[in-house]
Amino acid sequence: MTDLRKVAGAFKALSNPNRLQIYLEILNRRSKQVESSDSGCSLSDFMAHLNIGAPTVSHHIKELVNADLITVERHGKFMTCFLNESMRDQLHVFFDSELNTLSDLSPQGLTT
Amino acid sequence: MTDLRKVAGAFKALSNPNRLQIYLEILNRRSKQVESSDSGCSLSDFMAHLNIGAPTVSHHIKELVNADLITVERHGKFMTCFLNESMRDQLHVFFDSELNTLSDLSPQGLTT
DNA sequence: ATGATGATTTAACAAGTATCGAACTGTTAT
DNA sequence: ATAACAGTTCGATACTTGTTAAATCATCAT
Repeated sequence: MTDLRKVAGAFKALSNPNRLQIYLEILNRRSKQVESSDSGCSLSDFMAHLNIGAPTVSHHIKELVNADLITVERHGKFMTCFLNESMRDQLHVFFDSELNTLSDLSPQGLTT
Repeated sequence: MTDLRKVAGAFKALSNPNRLQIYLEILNRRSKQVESSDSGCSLSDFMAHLNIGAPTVSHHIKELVNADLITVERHGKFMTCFLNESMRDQLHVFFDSELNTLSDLSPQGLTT
């Protein structure tokens, strides 16, 4: 019972290259509870890979959170981003080849 | 070997509610070679469901084509839109829960 | 040929977006 | 308490986008 507005919002969030890259870095590091050398999921980690300033990264993270694609935890000075697996599942279902009808997707469609 | 720029472009195309709806109508009618009463996949068919003018619909269709999400055939006065199943598959793979690493996605990432 | 109809192009505009620098908040370390 | 650091908020600005009305193109029927 996927909500179409939510799906559209997720696509909007992922349509920006920098935001997509942030999403992919979070995806890339999920369920790897490694305390190791490689970069983590804080704002400064993303900034290091992305030729844009901290305010912009902060803004992008907020948009990913608003689109329910990720969640954020604050731990002292730092933040950590986590993937929202349930949203990822919904998007996976959206592109399932079995899925054939609008009604499979949502009871109310895109109505505001 | 999914190309990230292509994926980002597809998300951009699907991020607009009206465009998403057009995509869904095309999806909804694929492999239903019904000559029946229900609406088809021409510009005017979409327009009938969408409170926007023909120029806008035309523009949206062009964007869906540019994003490789659909294809278009002209038959006399009319056009017909078809789903690009291969692109749909790529997007399905993108959200596959098995997919864990950036390198699974693309060899070159988002580099312009 | 003429008219009607489906679709496209063009120019314009309002609204939204990505980005930045500067100022600010909060936390850790000295 | 003060400095340093991670992140946020605020304006401002350049750019993109969704939409429209008007004009145009293309095809079919008469």
